[in-house]
Amino acid sequence: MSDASETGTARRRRKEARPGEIVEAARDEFVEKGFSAARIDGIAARARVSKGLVYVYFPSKEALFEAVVRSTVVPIFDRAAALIAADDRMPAPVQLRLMLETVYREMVETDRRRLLHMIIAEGPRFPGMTRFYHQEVITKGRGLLRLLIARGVARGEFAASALGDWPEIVIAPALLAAIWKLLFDAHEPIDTDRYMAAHIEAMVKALGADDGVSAG
Amino acid sequence: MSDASETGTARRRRKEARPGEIVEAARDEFVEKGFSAARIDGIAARARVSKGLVYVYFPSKEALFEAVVRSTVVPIFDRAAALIAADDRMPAPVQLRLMLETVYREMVETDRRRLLHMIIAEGPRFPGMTRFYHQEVITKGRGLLRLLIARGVARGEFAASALGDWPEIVIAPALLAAIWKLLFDAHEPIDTDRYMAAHIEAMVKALGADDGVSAG
Amino acid sequence: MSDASETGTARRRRKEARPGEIVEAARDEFVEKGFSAARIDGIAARARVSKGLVYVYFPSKEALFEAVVRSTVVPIFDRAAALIAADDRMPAPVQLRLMLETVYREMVETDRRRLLHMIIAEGPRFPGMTRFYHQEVITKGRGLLRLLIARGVARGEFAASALGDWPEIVIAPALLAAIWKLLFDAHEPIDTDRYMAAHIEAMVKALGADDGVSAG
Amino acid sequence: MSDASETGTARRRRKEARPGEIVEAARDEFVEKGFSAARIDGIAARARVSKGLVYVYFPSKEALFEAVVRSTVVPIFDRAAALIAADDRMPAPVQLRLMLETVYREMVETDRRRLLHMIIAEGPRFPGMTRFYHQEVITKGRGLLRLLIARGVARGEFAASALGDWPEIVIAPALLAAIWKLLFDAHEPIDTDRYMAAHIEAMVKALGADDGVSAG
DNA sequence: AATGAATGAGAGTTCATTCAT
DNA sequence: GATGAATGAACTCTCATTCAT
Repeated sequence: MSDASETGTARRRRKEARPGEIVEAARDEFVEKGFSAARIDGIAARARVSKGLVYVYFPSKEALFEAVVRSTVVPIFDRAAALIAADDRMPAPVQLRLMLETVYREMVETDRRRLLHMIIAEGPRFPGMTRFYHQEVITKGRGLLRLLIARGVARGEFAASALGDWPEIVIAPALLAAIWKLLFDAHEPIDTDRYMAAHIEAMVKALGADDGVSAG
Repeated sequence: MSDASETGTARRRRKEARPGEIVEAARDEFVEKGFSAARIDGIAARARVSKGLVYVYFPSKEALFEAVVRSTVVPIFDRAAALIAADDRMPAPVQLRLMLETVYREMVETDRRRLLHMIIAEGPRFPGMTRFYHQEVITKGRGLLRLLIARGVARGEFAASALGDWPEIVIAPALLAAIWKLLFDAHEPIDTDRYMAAHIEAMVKALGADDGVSAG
Repeated sequence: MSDASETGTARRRRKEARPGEIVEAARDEFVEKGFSAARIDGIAARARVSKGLVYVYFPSKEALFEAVVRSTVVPIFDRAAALIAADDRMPAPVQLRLMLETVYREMVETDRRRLLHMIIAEGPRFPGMTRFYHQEVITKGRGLLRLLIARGVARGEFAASALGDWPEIVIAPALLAAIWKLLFDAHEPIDTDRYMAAHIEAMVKALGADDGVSAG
Repeated sequence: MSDASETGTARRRRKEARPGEIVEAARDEFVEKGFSAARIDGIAARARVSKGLVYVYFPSKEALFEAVVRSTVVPIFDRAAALIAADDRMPAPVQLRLMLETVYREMVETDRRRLLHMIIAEGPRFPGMTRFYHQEVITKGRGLLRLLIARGVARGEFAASALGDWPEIVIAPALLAAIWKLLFDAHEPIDTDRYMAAHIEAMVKALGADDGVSAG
């Protein structure tokens, strides 16, 4: 009788966990094989689940891919955003350094760069996913950087410049590093730390207040 | 009768031109569709040749793709390299500006960015091609930029900095622009000219001698 | 506490009604989608019941389909049969007219024609159902029409003819109209009233006594 | 040299025959299994051809089905049409008799009735095919019958009646016979000849001139 | 050399059916 | 009795590659 209300508890718990399990399996498969080469069979096998069940939770391979992107990229991003947005007493150049270091740590030096690679590689074929990524990640990221730069400018720590309008220029070298690692690391590995240092140094200088010369 | 010999000649001439024609057709198809969506049928049709003949010259779709990359990227690059390397009396910042403008004109604003995209997208699956690309394009390109920067430093036009070791940082924003155009242009088109101006301005400042001369 | 017993009662009542509810839901789904496109999921949802429960009462989709046919066709038919069989003082031509009008009203102009369509469409795959349908509907229907015609002949209202042996010939145009509506109504809608009138007029004449009385 | 022009002759001959071979195989499979149950694999096997080749000639299962209908129904129909339309000296009732006999011989008593059944059964799901069938078969058929009836009326062999507007009523019993054979023949076989005789007799009477009574 | 008909190994997706709870 | 998560067998359609001519 009271069975009724508890019926299927174990199963239900499992059901709740399933989408996550499948997404994880999919992430592995996608990262290893790329979108087209990834097989639903492979994903199901990794999740120790039948192929059909994948379709119970995700209507298509593409939807599954979007779920992977969502679940991987967004939390990282949100965390970083919170961190930066919160502390506004830190000098802007230090904040910038911190932010770029986070990007390198989380997106260049992890396997997650393979996901970034997939978004670039498969993006043109998946407008829905691209739109989502643009809205959720790119736009937010730019907003954050813009905020950071504007704050620095307001405080006289940075000079006003077109970089405030195009903050992606500030990030670009990290993107290149991620791609480099995927394509050329076998032939010429990159020393990420030194590369990153050079990148940060350059950007701080590019943004830098003009020592009072032109600002005077 | 003399038809026969003429036909023969035409045939021979054509025969010799065949591989090149096929590669050109393949380039078009690849650029338009991307690697997996490109179809051998489509390439053969573009080259006005039978599907079977493609396989006479190239053992597989992948080999054909490598041939496309090889034949396309190198000449463009060599031309640019020659131009820049030749003129060493121009001030380094101007040369840099020229070089970056060329990159934008040739790789960001042309359809060729789709090829760049494909190299990035498919690179991991084509180690041979990637190695080749690294040797022929990346390494040479970096050498060129290094030379340009070193020259500027020697003349006091640029400050000595880690950018001399990592010249790809200077290029990175152009790469990002190319990718942006492919992924996000529908959602948020980029004003390439202003973006490029911001990019160049930032890099010139990042490289600049610390006396404020280069900023003039 | 008294909740428990009430729930119990409600449950039991519901339990007994279940098969009927499921059959009704199935009828709707089948009529709307056709046999193969109908989904057990859809039927369960319409009956506000779990998919599994459907299988408690019906061992397969096909069995469910047979139950639908059984439960739908027989009552309609029996009602019509009773009506016609009862009144034997009405002139035969008038009875015929009445009967055919009923057929049009109940089977051609209703959504039930979709069920008729399904019986025709899926019949070959369901010998059991077909036998049942033949026995319960066709045979009875023919018997009724035969009776009506024989009565008319006996009274001199109809001429004796082979139509008494093949009364389905008299019905056939209505079947055609039903099928037409399902297949061609989008391309060329049928004016059922005028079609029916033509049909009845033709049959009355075909059956008519040869003295011209019945045509009046 | 001259080889070139004759190259692939045997193959080409085969290629020309292939669509026809495949359509025949498809007809067999469709007739035996019905549309949904028919499998491309089965068709390919019957045609002793690979599955892929079927798709070289027909873009989809549906298109293949349409080709079957086209190739089966249209020629029969055209032949019948030509016959009837040509000879206009024969009395209209005789022509009618001839036409209906042809319908029975070609569509009721042959396996082709299975095709008719399929059109009815699958029609609602294939609007394209239905439209085609309506245009090519139904409309032409009605036109023919109308012509025949109108001619009879003009000559005083038939009375003017609504059947001239709805000639499908005249055909309907043949349709019913075809369906009957498919559904109920196992349970109660039909004596087609006597059924047909009754049908024709009834229709001739229904169309018949009113013995000079009303025509006078 | 050149053709293009033919192959065949999958891939994603759908659902009737089962069964642990 | 009732649930609904899970299964897995099919099925259509695609396309790089082969090979008889």
